[in-house]
Amino acid sequence: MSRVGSDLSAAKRRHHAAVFAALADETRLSLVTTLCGGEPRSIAQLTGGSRMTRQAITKHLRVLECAGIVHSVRSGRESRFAFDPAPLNELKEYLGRVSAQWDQVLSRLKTLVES
Amino acid sequence: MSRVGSDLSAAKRRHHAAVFAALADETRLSLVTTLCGGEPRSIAQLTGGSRMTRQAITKHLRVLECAGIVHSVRSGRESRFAFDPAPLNELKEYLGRVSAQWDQVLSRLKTLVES
DNA sequence: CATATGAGCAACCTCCGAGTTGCATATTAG
DNA sequence: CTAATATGCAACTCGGAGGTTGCTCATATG
Repeated sequence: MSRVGSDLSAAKRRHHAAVFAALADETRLSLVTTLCGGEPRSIAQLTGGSRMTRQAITKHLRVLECAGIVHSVRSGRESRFAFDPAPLNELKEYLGRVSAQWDQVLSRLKTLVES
Repeated sequence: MSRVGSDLSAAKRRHHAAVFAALADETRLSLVTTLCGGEPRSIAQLTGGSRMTRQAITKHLRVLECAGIVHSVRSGRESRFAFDPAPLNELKEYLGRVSAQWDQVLSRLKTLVES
């Protein structure tokens, strides 16, 4: 593997790790589930039904926003958060590439055994 | 949403969050890339080419193993780690469901606008 | 047997993530 | 104007993740 290629894939790895980290929390997964299935919602709305503080939910929303999974629009005195599918689609593609590579390994192994 | 259904999905969320957390690290993503593209490798082999200690790599491998992404087989004095695609496929399906739900929301919105 | 190699275990340190509380600010409602 | 609502900001605690060092154990190898 070339030096440049290594650096590029390292940068991609860093980015993917960041998005994975944003999803590595039960509360944030719950927020994603809520937001991907409906209209944009305010922080107060998203806090309702949770046992956590509004500030805790706010922090989680900022983490999701930094990862690009969600974006917020200020509307009057409330800021509404909406889902953005792009980062999750990137992750899905990444997981697909990993699976595909593994399938190639398996098929090569099968060929070796059969030969 | 029923109480039981809520608990079930909460348990699934917990599990998904755990697997996401296992992928939320650059070093572990690198290990996954290495292992999904080749034969099982020993800890010493996986440590070579990294600036980290063997114990650090060992800890990362244990994290991946707890998430089911990797499994180890002791062979003589070395333990070989191999890739397991099942957990990543679960994540891929999960991300697919989220995207599908979002697409439904968009199409409903479009219908409303057109009507 | 003696030695080198691969790995496990435990203690320790540092830093960040998650959550809380308290207060300040802006906007809507009456 | 005044009060209530929605949010932002800062400081603090607490626990766990990531990493290291040092030692021990097991297994090849000469």
